[in-house]
Amino acid sequence: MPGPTPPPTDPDASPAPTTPSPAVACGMECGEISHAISRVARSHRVTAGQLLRRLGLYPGQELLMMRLWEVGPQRQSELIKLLGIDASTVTRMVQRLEQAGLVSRRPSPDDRRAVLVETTAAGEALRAEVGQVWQELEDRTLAGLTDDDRRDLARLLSLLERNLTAG
Amino acid sequence: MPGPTPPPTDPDASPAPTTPSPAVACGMECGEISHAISRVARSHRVTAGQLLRRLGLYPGQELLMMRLWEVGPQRQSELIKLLGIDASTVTRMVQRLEQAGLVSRRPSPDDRRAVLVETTAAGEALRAEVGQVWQELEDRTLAGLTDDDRRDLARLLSLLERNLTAG
DNA sequence: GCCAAATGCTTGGCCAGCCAACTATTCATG
DNA sequence: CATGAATAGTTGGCTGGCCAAGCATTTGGC
Repeated sequence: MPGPTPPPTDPDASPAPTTPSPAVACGMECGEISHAISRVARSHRVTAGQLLRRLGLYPGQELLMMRLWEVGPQRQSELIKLLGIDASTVTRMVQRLEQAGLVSRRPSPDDRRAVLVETTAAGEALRAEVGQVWQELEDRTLAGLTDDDRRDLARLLSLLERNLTAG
Repeated sequence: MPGPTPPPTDPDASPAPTTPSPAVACGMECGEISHAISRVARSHRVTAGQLLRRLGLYPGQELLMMRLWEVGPQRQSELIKLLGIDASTVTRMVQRLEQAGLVSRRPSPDDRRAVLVETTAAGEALRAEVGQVWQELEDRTLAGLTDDDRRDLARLLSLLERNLTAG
């Protein structure tokens, strides 16, 4: 019986769907929204990756470049705060972007511990294309949503972000 | 002048914030929601990772386990469809879960290409704890949201998912 | 019955991202 | 002024996740 039968454990599992599961008490379906977040996030990243591939970028790198375009040369510690990712991730991402010729690094004159990261001419040349890719990504993501939907979504996402970064 | 000054390129950048940027035309702020999705997704995954760590799981693995608990022994190709992730990812994830003693693999009697994956007793023992972790994650994520908010969010996320998996 | 096409899975290679441990520099405090 | 604490960055090690290439098996078409 290797078919898609439910697991034979829990022999007292009643087939009535209205009865709450005895193992875990869940409001509707357990972790429904967390599941949806996982799936949407992965699809979103994959879509970004497909669009960025033609520019020679990997998903995640465009976020760093966009920050540099937005705020100008920055020390890595500032990028870490702005992007909210781990220091070691930034170190290696900057190393790869430097190797690709898109950013350059130089020691900070004020603080001999710090490294300043700035875009090169080649990096600057990607700015418009990345903007188009990002716009295309946003368009695909939000296709069919009304302006009200978009406002709601932005509001709800910012609530989630606050919740999840509080701890 | 290594301060956080804006980049000196684009000398015609007017300081009026109401004027659309000449480089890229964006509705409100460029890719606002895509940025929010990225940030929320990362925080969500990090939070899941912190909660799962005490169970010896890495984020992503719990999704595979939950599917197995839900639908019973499955061939990998079915898990690939259910989880929507790459075949190679499932292969290696199952390898690691097997090494951790949480799942076992055996060849399918019907199809000599296929591999059946099922949970072990040790894997089954994690079921309740993973359910609690997932519930805690959902609670933290949705803290402060009304029931209406949650319904809206679920609806909007499912729209995004449809949009992003269409291509 | 045979051979090409489709399916199921694996491996190699790459990247983002995390944690832990470490070095070098700066800062604060007595 | 000296010493410990905080900060900046790096490296090692591990995972999830992707793509591309490859192998074994099954299936469809002739």
